[in-house]
Amino acid sequence: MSKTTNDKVNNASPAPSDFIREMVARHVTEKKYPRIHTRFPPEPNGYLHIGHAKSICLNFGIAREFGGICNLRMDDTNPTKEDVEYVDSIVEDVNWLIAGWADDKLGLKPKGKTPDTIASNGKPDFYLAPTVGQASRLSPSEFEEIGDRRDACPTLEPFYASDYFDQLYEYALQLIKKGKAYVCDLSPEDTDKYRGAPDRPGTDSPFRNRSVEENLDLFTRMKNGEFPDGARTLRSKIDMASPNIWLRDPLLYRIRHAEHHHTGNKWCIYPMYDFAHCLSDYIEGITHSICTLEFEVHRPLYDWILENLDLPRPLPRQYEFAKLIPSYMIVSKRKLISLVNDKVVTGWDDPRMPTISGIRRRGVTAEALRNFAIGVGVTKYISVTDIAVYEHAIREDLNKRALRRLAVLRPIKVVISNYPEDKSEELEATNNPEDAHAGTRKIPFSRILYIERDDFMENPPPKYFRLRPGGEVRLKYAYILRCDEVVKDTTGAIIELRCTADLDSKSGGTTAQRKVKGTIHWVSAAHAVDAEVRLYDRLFTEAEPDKDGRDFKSVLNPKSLEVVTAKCEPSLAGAKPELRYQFERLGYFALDPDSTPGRLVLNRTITLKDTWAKEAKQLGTGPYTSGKTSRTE
RNA sequence: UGUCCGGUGGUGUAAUGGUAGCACAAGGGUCUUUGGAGCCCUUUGUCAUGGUUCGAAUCCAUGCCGGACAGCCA
Repeated sequence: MSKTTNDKVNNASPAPSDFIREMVARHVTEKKYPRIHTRFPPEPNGYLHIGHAKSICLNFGIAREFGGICNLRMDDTNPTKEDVEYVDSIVEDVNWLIAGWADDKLGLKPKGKTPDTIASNGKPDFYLAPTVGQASRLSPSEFEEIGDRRDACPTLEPFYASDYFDQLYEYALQLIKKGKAYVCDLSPEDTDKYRGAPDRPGTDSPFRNRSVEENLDLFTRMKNGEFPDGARTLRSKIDMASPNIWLRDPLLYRIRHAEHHHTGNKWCIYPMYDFAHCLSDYIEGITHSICTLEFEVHRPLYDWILENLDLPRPLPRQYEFAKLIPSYMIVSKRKLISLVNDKVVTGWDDPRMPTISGIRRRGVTAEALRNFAIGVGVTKYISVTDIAVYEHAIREDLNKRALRRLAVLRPIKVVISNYPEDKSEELEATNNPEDAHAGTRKIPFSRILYIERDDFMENPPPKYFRLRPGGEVRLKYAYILRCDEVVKDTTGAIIELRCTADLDSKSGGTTAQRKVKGTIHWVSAAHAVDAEVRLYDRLFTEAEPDKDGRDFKSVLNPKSLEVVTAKCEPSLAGAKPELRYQFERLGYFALDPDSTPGRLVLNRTITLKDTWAKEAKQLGTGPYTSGKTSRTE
């Protein structure tokens, strides 16, 4: 969150290079367009996820690298699936992700503004200019606290494809007048039959050769609401025998008597994606329309519509790349929505969700997410990205910024027999060894402590460097401790450890230099602050949850969330939502919005790398969960 | 059996006719008052077969394998 960190990522990282950027660079050299203009066009029918993060970083990244603009646009042409809740979340998530990085490239528009009509040879030509860089009034940390930035910019809003319904209707009329579109009365079932199959040509619709006048009349009446849903469609007239199915007279408009979240009840006909998207791009002056691979076969249609409208300005072109698929995650809106609806998770922003809001709540910073989304590269090869790459990006980022704190997740009581009962002292501790400017703090020490249950074993395996009967460990920032006696209850469970401290061994003491193999964390019992700590782990136990059509819910990780009451050093009582914490030897943690002044709730973003867990696994010495991970592998 | 798009270590990604590199992962070492971080080292790759060329991951051909496309979804 520091300026230096941002600068490093913004300026010191080599500019990404990929086949799309190479193309854009060529176009810049050729001066093909007055400026580079991309767009991020989600449909507001779900929350943005990590796959969208890649698309956002690509589109906004290109804008910032080539001095361009990236419009945020709601691709909202299907009223039955969309909702303002999703619009709001999309705006919030995009703003969070690009804050301090590319928010000065964000193209928005004045609220309520629709395209201007530009006279051109008697034919309609429409253009809607962006307002740029107005959303960057909040710093990333301010943004984390405030959230929805629409409130901060009351006069601006994203672009909406639905704002172009008037213009799209005009364009449809043009196509009809040119004999390139017709109203078809075929039922949905018959439309399917007439379309043929990938290896079998389709057949012409019996309504294909209606007169222009009849088409105009019927289309007007469709618009006026004279026909029920599904009764008629407007179709382009291309080629029912085309080897490309998307050129077999694809539908342009369908009838839907439904209220739209943005246009209300003004329309009962709605444009299809293929018709709306290319023309929305054109209206906004988009130069590079970047989408995922599944739209590759639609590109000839994208071009056909634009080219058959004889548009006067330079046409946008579509480029496709392979979407991001991280292992141990699912990135399908349909499947994510079902996790929410089935209450497998607590909501779209459940910290286990691969949604941007879930990732944010988990404690991952925007910078870390961007570094990952950019680092995976851009190709046309469909692949699964190892989640380890994502986790590495998170650790790399958090290691630099997290404040170190001592906290005990699963406490066991330790009594230091030779430490006076009424004594306590303040020990100095480093806030962040990676950042000298982070300073130090004081931690109270006293006779009764808590240490981690996993940091003591009665009969430890080889290479166990922690506390054992008769053995010694270093208490971080404090004394060397020896375990004298193990106190158990009637069931044999360990309830307390009686220990002796080497009272000359703390920093600066005469025996401070003594070498002890292990160092463990601790918290003074009398001074400890309780916190609810939510230990999150991967949501799935399989790298590809939906591989080969498997039910992804059959491979849910039963241990994806464990809640414990942790004992924390007192300074954690003042934990701040915009800061990140490392509980030493355990992992990275962030304050959850569920926290209240009297009740701390922290989320484990990710564990530290745990070489002991790996070692124990190799030793085959049983389930020595280090307390750092509950991962099922 | 149609059209389009792809195949580089375990994974992801560079090399754009000229020494196959980087990152993650894995393994080893070093350091350490975090078994964290850092530092050092190592293993593993051009789908196949032909062709063009002084020289091919790159160009050509054929084959093999994978993916997308038959919503009035986007």
